[in-house]
Amino acid sequence: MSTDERPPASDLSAAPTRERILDAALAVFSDKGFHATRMDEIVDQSKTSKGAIYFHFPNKERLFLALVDQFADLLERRVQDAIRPHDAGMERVRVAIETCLDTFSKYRRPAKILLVQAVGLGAAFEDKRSAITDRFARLIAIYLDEAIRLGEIAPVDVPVISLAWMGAIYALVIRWVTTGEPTPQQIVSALVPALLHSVGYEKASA
Amino acid sequence: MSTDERPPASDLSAAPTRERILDAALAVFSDKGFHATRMDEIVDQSKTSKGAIYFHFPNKERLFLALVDQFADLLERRVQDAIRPHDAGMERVRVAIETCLDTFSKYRRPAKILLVQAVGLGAAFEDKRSAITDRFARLIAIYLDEAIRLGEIAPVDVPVISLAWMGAIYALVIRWVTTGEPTPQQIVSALVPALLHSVGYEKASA
DNA sequence: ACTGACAAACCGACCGGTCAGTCTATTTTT
DNA sequence: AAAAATAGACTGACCGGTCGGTTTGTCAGT
Repeated sequence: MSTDERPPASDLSAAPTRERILDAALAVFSDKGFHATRMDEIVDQSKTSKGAIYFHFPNKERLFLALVDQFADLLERRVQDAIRPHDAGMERVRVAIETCLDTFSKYRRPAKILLVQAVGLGAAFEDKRSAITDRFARLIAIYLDEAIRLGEIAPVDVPVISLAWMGAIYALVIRWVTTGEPTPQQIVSALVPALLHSVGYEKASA
Repeated sequence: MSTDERPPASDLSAAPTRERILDAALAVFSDKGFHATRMDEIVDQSKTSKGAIYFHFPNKERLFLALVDQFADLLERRVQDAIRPHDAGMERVRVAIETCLDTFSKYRRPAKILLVQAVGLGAAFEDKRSAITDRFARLIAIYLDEAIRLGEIAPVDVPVISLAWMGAIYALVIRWVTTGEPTPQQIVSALVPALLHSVGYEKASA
């Protein structure tokens, strides 16, 4: 009530504590991985304190997962938004892949956390990770099924193909995130046609 | 020198200590991952002792890497052996993929260590991992290049494609290793044709 | 009697997490 | 409107369990 105004103040250094923590955690976790990251490093980098972190997050694991969730939500939102204006079928499949790659390339560090640092951390993490991968695999599966129904492509083993696609995308992104080597540009122009070809869709690229 | 004879004695329980240690380490590491594995668990499982382990391996990391190396060597050997009798070109590509999948399916736990538990452990491990992946990606790349030269398929971005294939294979194997869900049978019959199609090779399966 | 192969008790650095307390903002009391 | 009380956000010294790794000891084989 009264004159309540809150401009979100989206700058870097004078941000609200919670943001600063997430920001620092993103940097350190993505760089060193979960286990090699010391909470004290996040304290230093965020210019806050141990207490502040444990005030906002119950423990190290949850802080890490908060980052994963944050990015997964962003990714899903972007893909959904990008797909909406397009017609059902292979066009949507193509847009989904491209948006996925585009998002990874625009959010390098979150991508690294999701694709690299969150692997092999045990059941709790793996569940979340596979849930995220599944969401996208299933998203692709839906439109792939649609394309089959529309006769744009011949029937294929959709669950296997969609998972394979995720794997292919991940592998390239991981490589890029780690070494910077095949540019997102290159990846898209080589991978998208290949994926579409893999299910017998011939209208690929220029 | 002298009468040196070493029958490998490949049974389970009364095996030489070093084997027992590797065996136990394989079981525990593949199940719990690197960090969650306690050296004492390996001691128990192997029915040896802390001293025995540190007599044969300098530290936890090296013990883990010994398992990775062991499997990487096995994998490479099997693929090379399988390829040899076949003609150059796409036939070799196909055999390489099939052998790779077959080996993963026959060595579930080593596969899990290589593909899951060795990820996100920092530079030292990641180097080894990417080196192994690269060996196979390059192996595929060689025969893919050959197939292009022979005119069996049209030119493609070979480094990207071979990495994408590895990613696709890995993703499926990881899923199977983790959940047991798409059977190796299913994987091969759906994935191999898809991969071959992805580069425009039309002679796929029956 | 010496060495290699192993057993197992022991050590101590490390690091997530805690907690008593401070500082500022807001509300309540007088 | 000043003082007092309450609450929320944050600080940082400190604790204590854990777990790789070390050390000392044993014993068979030569």
